[in-house]
Amino acid sequence: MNTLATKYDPKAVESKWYEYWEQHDLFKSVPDEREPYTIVIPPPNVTGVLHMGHMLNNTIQDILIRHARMEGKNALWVPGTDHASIATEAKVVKRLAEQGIRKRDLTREQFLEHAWAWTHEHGGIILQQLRKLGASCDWSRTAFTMDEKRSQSVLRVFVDLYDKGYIYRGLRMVNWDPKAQTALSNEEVIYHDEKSKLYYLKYYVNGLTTLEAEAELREQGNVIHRDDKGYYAVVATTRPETIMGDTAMCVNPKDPKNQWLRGRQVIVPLVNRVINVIEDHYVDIEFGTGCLKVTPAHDPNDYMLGKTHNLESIDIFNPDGSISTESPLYVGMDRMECRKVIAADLQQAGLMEKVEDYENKVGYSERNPDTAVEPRLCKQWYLKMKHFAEIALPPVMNDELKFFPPKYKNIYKVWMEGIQDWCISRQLWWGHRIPAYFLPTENPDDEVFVVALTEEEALAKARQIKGYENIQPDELKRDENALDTWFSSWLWPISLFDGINNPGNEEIKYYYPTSDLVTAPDIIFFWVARMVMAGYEYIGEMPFRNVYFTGIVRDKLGRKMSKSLGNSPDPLMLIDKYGADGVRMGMMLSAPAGNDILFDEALCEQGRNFNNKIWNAFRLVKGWEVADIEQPEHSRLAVQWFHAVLDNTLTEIKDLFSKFRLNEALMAVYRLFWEEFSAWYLEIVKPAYQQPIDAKTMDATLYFFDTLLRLLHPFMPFITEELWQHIAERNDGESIMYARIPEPGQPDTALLSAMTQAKEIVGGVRNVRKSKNLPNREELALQVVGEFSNPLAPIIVKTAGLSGIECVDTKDATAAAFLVGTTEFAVPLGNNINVEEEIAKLEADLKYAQGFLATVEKKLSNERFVANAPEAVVAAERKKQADAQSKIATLTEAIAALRR
RNA sequence: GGGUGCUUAGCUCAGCUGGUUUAGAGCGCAUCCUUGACAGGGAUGAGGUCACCUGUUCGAAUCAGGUAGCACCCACCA
Repeated sequence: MNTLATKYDPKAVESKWYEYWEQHDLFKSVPDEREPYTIVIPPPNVTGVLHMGHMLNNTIQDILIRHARMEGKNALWVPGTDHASIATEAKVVKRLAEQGIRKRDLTREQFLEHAWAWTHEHGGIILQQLRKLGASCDWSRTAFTMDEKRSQSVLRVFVDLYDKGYIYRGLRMVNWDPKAQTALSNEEVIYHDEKSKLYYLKYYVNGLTTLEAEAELREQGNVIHRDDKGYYAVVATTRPETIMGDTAMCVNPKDPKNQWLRGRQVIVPLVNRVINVIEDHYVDIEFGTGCLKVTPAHDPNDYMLGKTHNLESIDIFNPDGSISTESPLYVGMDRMECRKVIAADLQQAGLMEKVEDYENKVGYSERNPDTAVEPRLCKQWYLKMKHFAEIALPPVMNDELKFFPPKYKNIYKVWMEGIQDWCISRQLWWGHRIPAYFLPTENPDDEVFVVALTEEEALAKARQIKGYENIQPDELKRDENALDTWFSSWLWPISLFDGINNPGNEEIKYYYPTSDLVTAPDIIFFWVARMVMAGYEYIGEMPFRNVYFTGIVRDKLGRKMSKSLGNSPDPLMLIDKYGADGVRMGMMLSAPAGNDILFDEALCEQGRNFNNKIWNAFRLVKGWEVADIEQPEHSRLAVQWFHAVLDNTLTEIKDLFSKFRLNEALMAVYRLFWEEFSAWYLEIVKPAYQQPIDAKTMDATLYFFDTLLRLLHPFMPFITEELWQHIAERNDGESIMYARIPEPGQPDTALLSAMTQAKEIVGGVRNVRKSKNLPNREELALQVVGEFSNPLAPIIVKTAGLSGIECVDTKDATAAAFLVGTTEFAVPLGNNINVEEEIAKLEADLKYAQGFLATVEKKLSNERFVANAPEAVVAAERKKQADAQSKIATLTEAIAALRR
């Protein structure tokens, strides 16, 4: 009869429909009179490939977009990619190295040519992969953070912020990435606990052969070291390789252990440089020996000490982390190598007192995770952040701009309140080149520069500076540095609608503020916080109304997915295996809002199985022939009941969507389809084998199926589109994408509770059937002891396989009994009954009921409960008591009857 | 060193402002079911002293305080 395969095959279906959607421009949005619903994609790295984090993130965005579209909103999802300055440049450098080309041998222009070639070669692969997932982005708007419009926006904003006085150049200790050879922002440093060593080094006191009153000094608490070479101080350090940069030793003036060192000089081991012992309260008396070596060029704290005490600064590192010619020793050696070698040399020379195991935090470069960040003194461009924190904090705290889950509000607040200026310059070529132009000066340490959008403007500005009235274009030297990638990303919700270059244009007015932002929490500071800042600064309004933070995708053991662990499945392989709909569902089933998600491939299998269930339900319905026959009573009731269920679930789903509880919304639809629709509704209305169905029931069933497909579509776009074409009338170019999800009506709660009771009765009968090993096809009689009325009785008769329901005063002596509520039901079994078994079963029920009654009566016998609890609560307890008593009576009677 | 969040069936999680029969779901598990949508399926069922302690209350998984474990964020202690 059915020509359709018993298994759903997503492969052909998915590519067919994606093409159809694209061909008919169904993802496209232009401003109109409808309410807009906008999402801007967190732009993935242009040369990246899809990983599980993207899958999760983009599945969620697509669900939200499709849902909004089906609510009748003008839904726009803008796609794009990020130039990912440091990451992409690193990849290009690596590829060039493989070809034997060194970056430093290339000019900026040559390097950029290679970078663009790489971008064009690999760029956009990830956007193709998103299509496989079903992402309904308006591809005609695909943007790139370094395309013409976005670049213009970035430069304009830089110039504007400079003119407003927010951007400045500063000489600071920055976080330096020796591999990428660039400065980083604080946020780009990731700290890890590390097992390292604490080296205790001997710094001999210069020219001290005899210490006067040594005994007395010891008496006062001084810790004095001495060996055959003389007196020495002990300094504890984790970084012995920096001793070549030592220019002082520091003690706390209040430290009783080190009083004897005050005002003296010590000799740096191996280096033999004589340095002063300085005093500062900064030094922790408790740590190590209380003696601190001071290396102003290589530690932020030492830098501060150097400033206050006017110390010399010796920079012993080259930008790549090797030892520079400023050092008397180890020139050219890598810093990590040098640490090992110098430790051995110190040991050898008898200059090492001891070595201890130690655990400390070491900062690593976010983009070069194996490279420890080196503090380095250099001049960089900074953005003052105080003003931006002031405009971006309140709207989040007062929930104008909502975070889901809200726990991120606090994290956001703490960061904003302790905000530091943002280092925005990077010593990279791949990125937006800083629009600053330096003018020639007498002294190379002096800086005179102008900031301007174009060279012409720069020249004009330069000529207004006293002494440069006649400066020529070729005398202007543009800054070589690029901007931090996030300096372009923070404009994304604005720049996508060209709101910087073309303020107040129709698109920015219509689509901004965007509706929801879906992103991972690890970029809350990098990106989310800064977009809020830019939004208020440039549009005067929030960039998005809600931020939904996804969790981190982990494997089912809770480990982060990583290449080295090999626990990260390839998303495209998964799609190939389970279909995009199955994978989307697998992602969503494991993604409770805000928690990390433990991804298990078995969930994709569950998703695939669900597709199959939908497919086969469709096969069933499609196989029915409609005939001009009367609608059976059970079908009429089933239709009524399913309307009520639908109203109920629609309300629930609407609420869940508003709270971003998408996995619960999906579970609600899942159960609606599988339990209520397939297991109950279809089983009730299903005609007998090869019998036709009446038109009324068929129409209702198709309507229900249509509605269910609509509810499922945001989660599983492909299979729903495939089936919708058969279920609903439609013309070419139309799509379920634009079908409306119905507004929920008021559910008929009386009918719903009647069905709940009906299901329990049916369950009771089936239980009897199973325990007595009665065949499913054999019709059974059902007796009800006493009064019984349930409007859905015909449904009970059909689904329990009954010959009828009969009210009796006394049930058959040989019947298997069960209770639903306080009513006793019985299935007469003739000789089939095992009296002992029946009694045992009823006694178990009785015991439960008695236990329950005891708890209720305990409550009711508590005078204070009766006196203090609200009347309704007391009444409810009385009802429970009465019900339990009646149950006990029924059970006692039933057991007695069996015993007779 | 500070801060935030979490701890409920074997697993992953719901349980909103205390009272919805002595706590729910999905998966998994057990038992039974071969023709008639679907074994990627159907039916039935077993599984929990709500991390621990002490309070508040007539009443606590739910509120408060504390303990333990886990996770994350922040911080310049060598």
